[in-house]
Amino acid sequence: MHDIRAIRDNPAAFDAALARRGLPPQADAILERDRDRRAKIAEAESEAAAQNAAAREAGGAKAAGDDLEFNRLRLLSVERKEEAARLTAEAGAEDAALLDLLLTLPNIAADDIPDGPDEQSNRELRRWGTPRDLAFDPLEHYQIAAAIPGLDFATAARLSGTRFVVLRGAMARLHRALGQFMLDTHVEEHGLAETWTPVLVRDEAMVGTNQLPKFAEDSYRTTDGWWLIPTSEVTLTNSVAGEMLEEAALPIRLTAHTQCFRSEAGSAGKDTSGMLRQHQFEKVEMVSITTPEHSAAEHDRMTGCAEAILQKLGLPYRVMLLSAGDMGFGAVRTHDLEVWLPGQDCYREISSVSLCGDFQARRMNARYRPAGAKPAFVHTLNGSGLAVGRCLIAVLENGQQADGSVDLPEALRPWLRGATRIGADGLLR
RNA sequence: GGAGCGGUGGCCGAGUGGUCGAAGGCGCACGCCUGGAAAGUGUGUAGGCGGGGAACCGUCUCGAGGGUUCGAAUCCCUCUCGCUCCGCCA
Repeated sequence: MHDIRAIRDNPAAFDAALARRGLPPQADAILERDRDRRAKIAEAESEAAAQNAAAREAGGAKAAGDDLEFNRLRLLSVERKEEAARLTAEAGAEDAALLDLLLTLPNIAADDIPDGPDEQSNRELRRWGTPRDLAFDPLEHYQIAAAIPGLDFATAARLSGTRFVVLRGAMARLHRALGQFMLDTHVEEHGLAETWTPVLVRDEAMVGTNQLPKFAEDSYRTTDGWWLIPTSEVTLTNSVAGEMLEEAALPIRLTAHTQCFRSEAGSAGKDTSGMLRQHQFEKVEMVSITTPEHSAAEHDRMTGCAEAILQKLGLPYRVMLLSAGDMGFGAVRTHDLEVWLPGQDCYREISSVSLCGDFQARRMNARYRPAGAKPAFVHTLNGSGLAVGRCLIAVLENGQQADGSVDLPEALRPWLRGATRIGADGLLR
């Protein structure tokens, strides 16, 4: 959420920032609303002041035993109170209307973000690894002999419908190994604090990390009113909601391995084959809570943590700096990690690491106390480290052999009881 | 699901109708003391919103919302969250 004062101070800059996001100017409308709101507040407050004064004087008259004066002032106070209550309600409505509007506006892209409306304008920052030079036509993951017995889309469809999968045998085991490997690596090598969280949350949490109010249709809601988290960014980041943190406690670095649930409302017909895009998937998430001074460096650090996973797995990837138009709603700057998928002959997103500045902290009211200064909003960052299902796909496609078997990354051996490959029969070896 | 008890500032904790945004303690900041530190000691120290260059002023906030009252942290109602016991249960 934006600081209304920043918009007041420089409305033109605000509109220019919105334009980079592909949005029409809104500063005029916002500031008009802000003016109405402030006028109404001033009115309500002066009426409240008058009422308070009358009440005080009435109390004084009563204490002095002047019943006549007490009665006069008492009635005056009652009168004032009704008017004050009416004005206060109006001011509250103005306040709420402005808040509703501000909650639907995206964050502002950092200056160094490339302009552009979509992914065409993303900038490649670097590549790591070289795609294998294959002597055969690579298959997509669900076509590989070693994977086929373990990817049961038919049963999943019977249970739940499209965009679900049942994993069996080696696929289930490999999937579990990948999640554990990622979590252990972040905890033991990157110093993130292992966390386990609910996957059902209240409205407030979804507002804090900007799923609500604008993107309600992307998530699922239970009949009890809980939301299923689309990512543990929601629970990890909101774990500091409403807090006043000590500066010495920062940065807070968290990681969690959770189920994620997404309606994929806007992706009908996209990625319908295989398990690239599912309603329910696993992700190991990273979240950092930092001070404004350290957040930019933290962003690079977090990107590095995600890259380390791909490097350990030997999966070629590239790092993209997203353009202003392609970034998520809450981001100031986003790095996407795209892993090479030989079966699709392209790089596909496997991680997204975003710096959100104080955008979410304002929504959550998450602050810290800089030494000897007034409280300030923290900066929040989140990143996938990584999407487990997509990583499974990448391991399968990059490790596939001409005979239908799959060679597995060396790094996974400790989580696979020493297995190094999956035979064309679908069994771990 | 039933019963009971709670929610006060960065933290702990007093406060049952008036000058209470709130005693005391801790923490923190600054000063004194010290060669330096600790200890000791003095002073200060909630946040949001609105106005103001600032000093400061106003207003709101003692879980949330409503009510009673001239006046509510304090009384009443509703909700919410937490804790304890019982029941059920992976």
